[in-house]
Amino acid sequence: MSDTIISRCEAKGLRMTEQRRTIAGVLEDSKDHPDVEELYARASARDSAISLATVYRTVKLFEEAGILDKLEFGDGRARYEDAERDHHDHLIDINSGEVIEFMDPDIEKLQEKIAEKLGYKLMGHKMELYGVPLKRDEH
Amino acid sequence: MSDTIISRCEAKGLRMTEQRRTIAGVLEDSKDHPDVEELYARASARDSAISLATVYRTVKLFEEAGILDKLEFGDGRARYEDAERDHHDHLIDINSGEVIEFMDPDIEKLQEKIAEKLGYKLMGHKMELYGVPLKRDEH
DNA sequence: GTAAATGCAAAGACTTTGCCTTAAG
DNA sequence: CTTAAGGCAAAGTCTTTGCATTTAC
Repeated sequence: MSDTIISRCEAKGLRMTEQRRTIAGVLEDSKDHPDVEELYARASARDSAISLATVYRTVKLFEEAGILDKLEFGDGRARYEDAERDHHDHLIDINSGEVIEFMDPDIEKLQEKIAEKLGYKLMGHKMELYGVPLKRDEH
Repeated sequence: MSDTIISRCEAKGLRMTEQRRTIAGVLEDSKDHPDVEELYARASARDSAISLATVYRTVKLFEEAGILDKLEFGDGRARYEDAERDHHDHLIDINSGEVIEFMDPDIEKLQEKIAEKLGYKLMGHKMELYGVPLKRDEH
């Protein structure tokens, strides 16, 4: 499952335009969490014949195809990353916007435990856990 | 620390207008996670002389004063809840938008563990943990 | 060749802001 | 009284969409 984004697009039968190839390439090379404006900037550098609307349409398409994960860190902009990257979670500094990636085996166990505890039927659902404040400012 | 929102506003020295009192009352009585439009609707029902702009300004003020927590569940709208409510976390069904509140003592321990593991200096920072997928659709 | 994708600009959804009026302390 | 808060409407972000044109298969 370590295909490139482009090969996964082809495998899903998506029509591969020049723009989609370029955007896929940009995503492939992005190890951070670019927002759409940033993806547009990186894609434009490779091929100036790409519009912002196409970037929006493409990331939405890729996300719906399960190729990208959409991340929302609460700053009003959507961010994207390759869905096939090794599993990790994100810690966001609310003041600076800094994003730290990390992986912790206990979180995996916790996920199962929460699902069990809540008795929630998870089949067919994609769920996320939000808002676990690590530290609260008192001022 | 089980003051009402209004008393916390007064304690912080906020000028208490009729509108702020109404909005504070609505928040006090809201056990869910209303977005601004919904708060506006509930406040308008109590006092029709409230504008949407005032609701936006008020929740921002209350949040900056530490009276409210702002929640962003990834649907593009900010939601608010009383910052003094018993600590809990949120599980969101990405498909339906349903929000489930829960509390798990292991998450508390996990928070400390993560901070320690990352060696991250938490003093003076408010951080949140995002994006812990509980189940991923394969389609 | 034909249906789908793009570009562009307009429109949408949510939130903020400028300015004049109103009201809290 | 004086300064901050509110109302209203305009403007600001981020994102989506309609339509004519272009392109992949």
